[in-house]
Amino acid sequence: MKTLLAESTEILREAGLSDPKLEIPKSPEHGEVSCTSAFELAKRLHKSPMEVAMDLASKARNVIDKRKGLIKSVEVVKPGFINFYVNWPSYAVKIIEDVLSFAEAYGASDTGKGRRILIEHTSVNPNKALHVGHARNVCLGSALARLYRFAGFSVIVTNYIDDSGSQMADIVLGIKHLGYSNEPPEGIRFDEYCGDKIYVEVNRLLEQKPELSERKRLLIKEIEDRLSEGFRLSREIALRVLKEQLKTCQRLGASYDILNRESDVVAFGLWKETFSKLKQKNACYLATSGPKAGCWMLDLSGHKTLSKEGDEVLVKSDGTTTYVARDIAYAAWKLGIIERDFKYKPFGKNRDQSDILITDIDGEVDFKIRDVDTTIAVVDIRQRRPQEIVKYALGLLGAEPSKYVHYAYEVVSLSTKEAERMGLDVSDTEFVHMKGREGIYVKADSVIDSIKEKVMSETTQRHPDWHPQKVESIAESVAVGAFVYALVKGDADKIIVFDREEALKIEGDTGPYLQYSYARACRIIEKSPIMQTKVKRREALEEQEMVLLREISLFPLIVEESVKLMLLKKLANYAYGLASAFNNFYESCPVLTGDEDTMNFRLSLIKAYLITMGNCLRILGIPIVEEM
RNA sequence: GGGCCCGUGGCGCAGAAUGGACAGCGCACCGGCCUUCUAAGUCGGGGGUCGCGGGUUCGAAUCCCGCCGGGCCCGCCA
Repeated sequence: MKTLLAESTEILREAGLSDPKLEIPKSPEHGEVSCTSAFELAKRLHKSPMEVAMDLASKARNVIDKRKGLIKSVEVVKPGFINFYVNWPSYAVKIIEDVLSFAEAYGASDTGKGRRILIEHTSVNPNKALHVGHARNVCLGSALARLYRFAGFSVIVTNYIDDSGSQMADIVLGIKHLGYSNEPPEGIRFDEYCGDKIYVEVNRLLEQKPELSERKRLLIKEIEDRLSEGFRLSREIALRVLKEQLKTCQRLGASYDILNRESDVVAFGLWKETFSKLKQKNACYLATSGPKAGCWMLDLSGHKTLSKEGDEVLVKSDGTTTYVARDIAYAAWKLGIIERDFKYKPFGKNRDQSDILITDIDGEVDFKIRDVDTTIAVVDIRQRRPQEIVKYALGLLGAEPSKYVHYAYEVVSLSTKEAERMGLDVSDTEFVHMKGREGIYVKADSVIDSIKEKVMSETTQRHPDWHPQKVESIAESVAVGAFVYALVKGDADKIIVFDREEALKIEGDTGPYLQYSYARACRIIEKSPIMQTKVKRREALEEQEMVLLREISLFPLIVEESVKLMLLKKLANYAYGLASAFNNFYESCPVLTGDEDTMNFRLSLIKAYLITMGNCLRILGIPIVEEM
């Protein structure tokens, strides 16, 4: 397709149009490439669009005859479209040869060559198991990382561990003072135990017994002291929870380079340096009167909208830092505008056996992230304001604010039905927001497990001869595929209303639809005789073959657009269209029963499809299965 | 009060960056297609004032203004 666009541009240039406006027609009857420049030109030339188009087309026709490229003809249609038609037999061979030669690199580019990008995602408080909203973050973030790598960027993935907040104090309070065991009951994961039981129950107690709040307040203070028992305990809990959380994340296909603990932002002096730089630049001041007396404030007066809401507290009157303050220091570190750095210890391994490091004051490992061009923070949309403050503060520190990108996405909430299933009283609302401390949420793993169970029974029915282990392993992949696709296919700006019944669907516009089309293609290849290496030319292509080829040829453009607009849904929607094109082809174009030439052509087309879909699925994080 | 987001057939969505050729898809509903490469598929049918009202334009779901409905954010919390 890129070749075609380039060729059309050249043709029109030679025909006298300096900057042709091209588009890819929605309907194939309008050709492969279409030019709409006649409409604009008509105005300037005081002619009708049709006249202009006719004129351009006849000039273009001469050029086409001379150059004998892939484009074979031009037609002018109705109001003034100039449509280009292609020599399909040659074009088909060109597309397939292209894909086969690039293979796993088909669609990849060097757009990001030499550019470093740091992506922060997941960042779930280390006191609970991931719910479906967190899963949305993980899926978007990790897909973004893979997409950028595919586009040639050097990508570092980090996960920000907020281990210094009041939500940690709740768990410590439970274990240290309220008699909760530090071992979960048999069969319950530690992150679930903390989040589902201790966190929820402690918060219920805090509601009922106000005297506990004082205890909690003291505990928060204690945890800030790195020599205290409270600190030690909170750190131990956070680590154990984190270990469990990352199992879920890895199940979703995520991997990480570094885990940055919020408490270490202060411990390593990142805040101290950032604070003095802010003072240097006169970006903050000490409030001496009013309700914020005694606090160090970030001066927001220069910001068009934030200034309306007053300045932001960085250091509280008791000398401790706010969350935003630590986030600013962390962001300043990301962009390399402060000198201080973390040290790390090994934490564990990713699925590909690469190392995951975690910040540690006693650590000896260095991990330099210097010269990052862009940082992307995948953080839900409710944090837009604090994220904007961070960005603005970076500007005050002399950094280029556009290098700090807040990748915002809407939350996942629960359908009324789902809420009712949880025993909540819901009336006249269409959805209910999840609330961790109230126990109103649905865990990611439990959803994947439910889908898996359903897929297992489906698979067993279809393949009674399969070994249970094989069924299980494929069901896992299909379940993850269904879940991941559901979270990345939609607009990030739209709330996902979660409903378990909906989530269990594996037909229609779902992840398994993509996986299924891939598996069917694999079956044909598997049953085929050894194919020739040279792509067989085919003179009369079926409509379904052209549609599939057209989709395949679009992939590099889709990747490019997805990168530019940071839109994963673009890629996900494309994948669906691609699968659909294949299924249509599959239905109407028999491969193994045809004559040899047809079979050879179609086999290479299927290979090209597998490569394209495979690349697509890998970026999205949908597991590839060769049979299902 | 200030700022941001969403509103497309019964339900869930795509199309919106760069305005174009009859507004697509899935679910649900009705009716076909497995002695032929996996029917988790496929074909056909019914079902739409693209929230409402203006404006710009040869042309608006898409751009601009206003309104309505729903959601989020505005803490010495994180």
